[in-house]
Amino acid sequence: MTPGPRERMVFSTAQLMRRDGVTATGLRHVVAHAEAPRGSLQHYFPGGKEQLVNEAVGWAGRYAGSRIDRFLAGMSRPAPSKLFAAMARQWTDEFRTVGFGQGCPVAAATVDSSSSAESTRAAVADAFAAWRGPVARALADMGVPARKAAAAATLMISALEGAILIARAEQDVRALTTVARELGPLLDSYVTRTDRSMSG
Amino acid sequence: MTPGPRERMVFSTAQLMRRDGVTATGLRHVVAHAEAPRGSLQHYFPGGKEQLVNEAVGWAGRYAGSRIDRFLAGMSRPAPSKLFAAMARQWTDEFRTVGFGQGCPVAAATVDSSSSAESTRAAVADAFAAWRGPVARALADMGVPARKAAAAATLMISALEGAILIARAEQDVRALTTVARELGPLLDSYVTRTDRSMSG
DNA sequence: TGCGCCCTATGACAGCCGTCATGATACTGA
DNA sequence: TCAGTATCATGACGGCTGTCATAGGGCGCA
Repeated sequence: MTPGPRERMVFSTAQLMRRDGVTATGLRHVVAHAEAPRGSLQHYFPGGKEQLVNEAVGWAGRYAGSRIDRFLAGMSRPAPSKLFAAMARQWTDEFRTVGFGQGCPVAAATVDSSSSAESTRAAVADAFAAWRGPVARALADMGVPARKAAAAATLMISALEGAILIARAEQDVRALTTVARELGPLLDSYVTRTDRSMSG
Repeated sequence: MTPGPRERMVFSTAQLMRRDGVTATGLRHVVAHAEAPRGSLQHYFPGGKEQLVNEAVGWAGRYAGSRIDRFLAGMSRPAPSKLFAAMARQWTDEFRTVGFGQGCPVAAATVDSSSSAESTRAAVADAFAAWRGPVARALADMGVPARKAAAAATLMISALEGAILIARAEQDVRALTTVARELGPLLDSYVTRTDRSMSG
């Protein structure tokens, strides 16, 4: 089942936001990138650009959250440091293969339109929550106390987002590898019990 | 000595970038915000908007760096955790007093125009360097080995930038206080010698 | 007085923006 | 076959953008 025009437009919006920011992403660019009919814009997104951006942000948040479970599935012996390393590696891989042109769409929406559109600001907050949730849950499953897991998840996402910014500016993945290396031991030190519970 | 129109425009550009992003910051807004003559734009900034943005980013980087020394001056017994806490507190204070409308101008420039204007990307990289330098130097003065100090500075700035994003989205300073609390012990653990050298 | 330079003023330009009005087409179900 | 709804097409609108051409003040200096 190939995705319909509606989904393609949401996806393209996220892609273009990553590269150019929200304001610089024109609706005409979106329909061109999505190879979608222009008339469909006002049909599928009567809320205009704001709705489109909000949906793109929501999609990005759910995608980021789903990646966490994917990362865990690929680990035989999960550990906080390994999870964070996987999150960082996803970005180093992308930067190395397709270049530094694209960043995080959620960050773009935060910086570029959080003060103008209140609904977008809320969408971004939801996206961060949809991302932090799975991370915190994964840490808890690894034996990190619940309270600490939430804080650690915030720390992980903060450090990752910041490192993405720096990496793009420097056109060098060094910031990402650095934060992954430095944060690893701290994250592992949060684990208090050694039995791996088979949750889920 | 009150700053001239040129400096006011650079400063206003940084301010507006923080709130609206680069693309959404129009030159007409800048001159209005700076209460500067419109004709001065092409006189002082023949390189157009790109030059203006680059100078604003450069100013922001130097400002961030200078704040580090200011923070240190206010500490009787400097420690990495205290420095980071001060950096985070600057943002929590601003968010609490003037609201969450304004973020980091360097982050704005990274997200909003790093893929379009190569010179701006370079300006952002320089700004991060002008920020990381004083941080790393401060850590070294506190007894952190040089190699480790550079990595720790990158980690600190990454975590701070990311937490700023999350705080703006959530309209809550929690992310900032969380990363400051969690990162503190790790940063202090980097100190290997206890004698405080009186460098500089 | 007059030349020359720094600064400012003003208006125009082409281009892109998001939005909307209007109408054509296609498919669905009775 | 006909009605109705979903989807798409197209062109226009006002507004804002960055840039530029042109010219006017103001001041120092010879």
